[in-house]
Amino acid sequence: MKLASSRDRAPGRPVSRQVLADHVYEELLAWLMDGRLEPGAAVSIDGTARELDVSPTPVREALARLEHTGMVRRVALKGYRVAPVFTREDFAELMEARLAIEPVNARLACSRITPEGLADLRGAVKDLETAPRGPSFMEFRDYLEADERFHKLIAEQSGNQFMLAAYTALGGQVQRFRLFGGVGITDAEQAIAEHQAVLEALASGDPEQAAAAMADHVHKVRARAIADAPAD
Amino acid sequence: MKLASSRDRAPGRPVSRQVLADHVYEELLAWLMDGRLEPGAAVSIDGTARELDVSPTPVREALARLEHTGMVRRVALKGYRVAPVFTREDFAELMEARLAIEPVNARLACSRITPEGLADLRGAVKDLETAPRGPSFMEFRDYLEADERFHKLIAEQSGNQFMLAAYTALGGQVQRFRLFGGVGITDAEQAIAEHQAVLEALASGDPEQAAAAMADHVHKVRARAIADAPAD
DNA sequence: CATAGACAAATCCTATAGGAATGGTCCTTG
DNA sequence: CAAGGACCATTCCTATAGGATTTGTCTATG
Repeated sequence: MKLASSRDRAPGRPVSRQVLADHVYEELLAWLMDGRLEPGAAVSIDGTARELDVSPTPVREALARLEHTGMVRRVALKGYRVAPVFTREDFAELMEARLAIEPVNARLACSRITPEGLADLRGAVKDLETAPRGPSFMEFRDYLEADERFHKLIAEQSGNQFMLAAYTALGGQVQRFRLFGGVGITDAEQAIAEHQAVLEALASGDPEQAAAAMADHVHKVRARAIADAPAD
Repeated sequence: MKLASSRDRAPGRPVSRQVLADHVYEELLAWLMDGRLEPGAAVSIDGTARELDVSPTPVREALARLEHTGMVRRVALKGYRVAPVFTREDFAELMEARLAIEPVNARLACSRITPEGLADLRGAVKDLETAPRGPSFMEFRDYLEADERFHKLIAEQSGNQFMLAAYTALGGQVQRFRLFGGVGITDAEQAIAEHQAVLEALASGDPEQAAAAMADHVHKVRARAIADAPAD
């Protein structure tokens, strides 16, 4: 694979305000979300550099950033590995944390939401409805992306940079939730209905109702996942 | 300044499982917390490398990690700068986020706290009582360190890795709170009493009481800071 | 005097090279 | 056959060098 370097761009074109490390970061993130990098797999710095046809330096910088998201772990002098699969306990902890953070985001967002913000949320829900939901990951990738986007939009529109940071600290982990047991999407209809309920609560302008709708959604996601999860 | 390199260690000594980038990270963090790097100041990669007598490569990796904590910001092709000072709005947002997260941490920690954990917390409160509280930053550095340690211990003992991650996402920012207006420590007696109240609630074993004590503490910190803050 | 352009220094960004550590394999030895 | 040590390939880690970009200054011009 060959990433676009800032060196070989046409002289007249506007300067790409992105450096190679940013491209590498995005590419690795895509690999992680695509499942191309499986949990526990080693991520070689030199190997990735060869794969992407760049030098190890930007790869090293990109991995240093990824480490802080929890998607990869680093052991000094041994390299980076993709974070291991979720256990049942990990999942329970994640849902506990989401319950603490996301309803607050919904409440804050409700009192300052703009028509544009509502439109974005509606778009995310619409994408959720129309996204294909096949059995393999590539087939419900768009579904998960729309789901993640919905929740992130609410965090952004809370207007609180720290709540967004707190959500983001979970957000990278939320992606890994798909690995929990490897179950597919079996609850799409119910999840979509819950998202619509959150959306309507936000549109209604009642902060407490928005918080309650979000809490209800997270509660039900947890309950369904526990029911679906394979036994240990 | 000369950092200890893995190269010039005695052959017999146990291997230092830390690489240069880790030392640079710790050193930069100390600079930030010491106030040696002021908000808005540029952090030159090459300059820092010369200062620490290392090559720019580990400095680059350390800064990439620091960026994710919010302590420094990066602009492509322009370098890193220390994050700007807190505004009144930033502070209000931070307290809002702490109110969402820290009482939950206290509640979770309460139901699973160990005697060792309680002892650690008692130690932090004791350090808080005995720390000097002079007007300049160096003189109340230990006080702030003990304060931060108390809250971080509770986050750790929540037993929830994601709540800890969420708190940490704020934690780096909490340090910057000291820059808010540059006011010194004027509320030590009250703050210590509130910490003791949280400690006693945790020791009592009543999760809701622990959450309430923590919420009360954060509320009062906010109220006092707003009262102390200089006018815009 | 104000403004635009050119030059120079500092800095960032990437590539390359080599030392150092790790992990696995093979061989030797009890 | 099992256990321990040596060797080698792979990979990480750091230093160095040079191209690319930004920024400040200086000069010339309207």
